[in-house]
Amino acid sequence: MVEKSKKKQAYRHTPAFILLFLAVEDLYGAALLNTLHRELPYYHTDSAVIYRSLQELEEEGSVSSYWETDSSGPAKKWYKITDNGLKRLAEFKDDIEKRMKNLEFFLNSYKNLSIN
Amino acid sequence: MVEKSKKKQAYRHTPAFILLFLAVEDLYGAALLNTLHRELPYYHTDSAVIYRSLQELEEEGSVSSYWETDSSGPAKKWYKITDNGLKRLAEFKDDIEKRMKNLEFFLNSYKNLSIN
DNA sequence: TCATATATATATTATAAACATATATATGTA
DNA sequence: TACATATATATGTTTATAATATATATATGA
Repeated sequence: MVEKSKKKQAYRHTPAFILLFLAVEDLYGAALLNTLHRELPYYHTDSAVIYRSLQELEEEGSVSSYWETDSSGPAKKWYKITDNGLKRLAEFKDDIEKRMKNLEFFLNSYKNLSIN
Repeated sequence: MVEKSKKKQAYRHTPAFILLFLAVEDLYGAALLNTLHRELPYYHTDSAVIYRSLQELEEEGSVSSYWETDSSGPAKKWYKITDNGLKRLAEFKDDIEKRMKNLEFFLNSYKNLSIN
């Protein structure tokens, strides 16, 4: 059988959530991690994923960064979303809507199983 | 900062969808693939993932299998969900509900962004 | 001075899926 | 009979994403 051509889907959308929060306000890595933990208690991520994702987003031009060195403690690297980042965010939104449909299908089907 | 202990989450839930369809009726690999394509047009998967997932599910005891050799064409390996598979399916359901909450949060937040 | 909190970063491993290909059985047809 | 085609199962390799572990550095307060 000839299988249809497929377009890859993102899995866990870490960069999608990063861009979402950066669309509201500039944040630095550690603050972003706190925000993720506060707003998404079920989304288990850690600092390594955040910092690496931020680097990748900067390489592709979806975010820009600037250092804050005059505050107390170690320097903070603040990130700002770019126009390209807003486009990426919209693409993630489309992907997430599709994913939602699949998961809704699962939950509806599960609910209707005769085993319950 | 001390990061909370985390419990891993599944990503794309291929085995969850396999178990869901097997909870309705016995299926063989190729039929399962057709069902996935028909019911979940946005879920791009391929035969390799299906056959490999079925093997893993059988190894862990979530499904059992039997051959049908008397029909036309190549032999079909039918799969049947086990009691253990039903338990796994319930666990996937809990995981998927959590995932849905995260994606709902994303879509709600995106809708409320001032950029729109 | 030394523990602690904060912040960024990277190396390594594990997990999940995608991509490519191989093997085999029937059926229709040239 | 030979050969193309559809169907079905299977596996080797690569890519994508996240998890785990650890390293480095800056302040602050006891």
